[in-house]
Amino acid sequence: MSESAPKFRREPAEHRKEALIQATISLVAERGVAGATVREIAKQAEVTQGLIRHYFSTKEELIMAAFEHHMRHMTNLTAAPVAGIHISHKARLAAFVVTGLKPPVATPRFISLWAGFLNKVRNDAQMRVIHEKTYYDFRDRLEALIKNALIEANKPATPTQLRRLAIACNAVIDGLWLEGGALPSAFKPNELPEIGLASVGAIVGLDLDDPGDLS
Amino acid sequence: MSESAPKFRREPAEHRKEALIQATISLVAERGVAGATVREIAKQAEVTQGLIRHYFSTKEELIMAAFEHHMRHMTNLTAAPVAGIHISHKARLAAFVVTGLKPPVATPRFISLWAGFLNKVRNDAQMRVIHEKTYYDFRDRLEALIKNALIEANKPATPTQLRRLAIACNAVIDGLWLEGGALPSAFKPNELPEIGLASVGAIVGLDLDDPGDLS
DNA sequence: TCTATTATTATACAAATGTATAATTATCGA
DNA sequence: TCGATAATTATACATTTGTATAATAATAGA
Repeated sequence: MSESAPKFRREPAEHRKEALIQATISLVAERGVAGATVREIAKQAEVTQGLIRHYFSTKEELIMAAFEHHMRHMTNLTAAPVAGIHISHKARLAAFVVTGLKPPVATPRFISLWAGFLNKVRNDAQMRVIHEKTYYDFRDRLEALIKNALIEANKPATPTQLRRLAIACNAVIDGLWLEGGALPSAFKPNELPEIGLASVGAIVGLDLDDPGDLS
Repeated sequence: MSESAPKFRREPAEHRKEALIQATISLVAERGVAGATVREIAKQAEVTQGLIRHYFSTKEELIMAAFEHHMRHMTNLTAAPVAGIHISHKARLAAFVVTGLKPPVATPRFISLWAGFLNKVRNDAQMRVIHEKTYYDFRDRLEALIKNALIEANKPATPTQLRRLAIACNAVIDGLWLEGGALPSAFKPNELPEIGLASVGAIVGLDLDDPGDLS
């Protein structure tokens, strides 16, 4: 018995940061911002609380990192399925809408996370920057999809029109996402994606239910 | 100098409750849920902190009362302008949309409040009940407006269609409200109400920009 | 193998928070 | 005018919180 089990392991810095960020996200989602204390975060990440300060000089810094991480994750979840594959632009737009209104994006968990973080956006300039960036990124992607779908249908729109269509469609998606996540019991399965397709279709003037021409 | 100035005044219970609720709302709006501590609430309401427990047996009870109060207030703000007055049903629907997308409803303050409270909805059954009630109340009013406007235009819809239209229009309004309140700088003056009218109009199949027939 | 580095744990601390209880005092009715 | 009631203040207390510092030990490199 000359050798005793090591009391801890040194992990690569990025692993630990990632674990702490994931723990933070998990706690904000499940117990709200108030539940995300340094001690609970450390417990969830399976480290002692002192280690947090080794990687993040303050708790706010960790919260911000988690916010940024989650927002990027969410945009990727929605945008990824429509990138790369070779389908019509209309089908791309439809896929984008549907993806944002199904799990895992449209879930109580994501709503909680978003509401928890948003609460801090008001009083923190850096949080506001992240929020702003995420918003424009999402809306710009949507605008590009709409633009291409309209050109494809031989109904091109002016920049001003496109801007307004993107704002409106973004609102429909956000609103349905919110309703579904905040009160899941109020909707039937698949109802939200269906309503999303019909509404975005009505706004931009395309029939998104029609699968259309797959190239 | 036999008489000294009274050290405090006894107020009617409802006044004090109202003051405490208003103080809570104000703090949640401006400093987030974390800023709404019993001491700050008491200071804002100009009482000492012990008094809070005299009217609310726990802090959660006060928060809930504030949530309910604010939600009722918000629904009233949106619904009141369209009640009573004698205009066409289409104009009523249009007014409802516009009111929800202008100050004081569509403001950063209201978004902060809403996000702050929503954060507690996830883990508190009573908060969930209030949220649910408010949501259905708002959506039902909207559905009634849509129904009447469609009948008026000789385009009656089935209950299933109406339900979906109400969900979709509610989403547009909520989404635009959210976008505008969370990032006011991203929109031009009046842009949100205009987009709201155009989008809701496109979804239900009515031209809401047209003032229509005033009865 | 040994040493320096630093990741990690362990402990401490002051401030803030919700709640509880005791002490005052404004105010109403007799 | 005076005593009873309860609205209000004053004080206390145990917990929790974020942060800071000291102690330990895993691990890479010489």
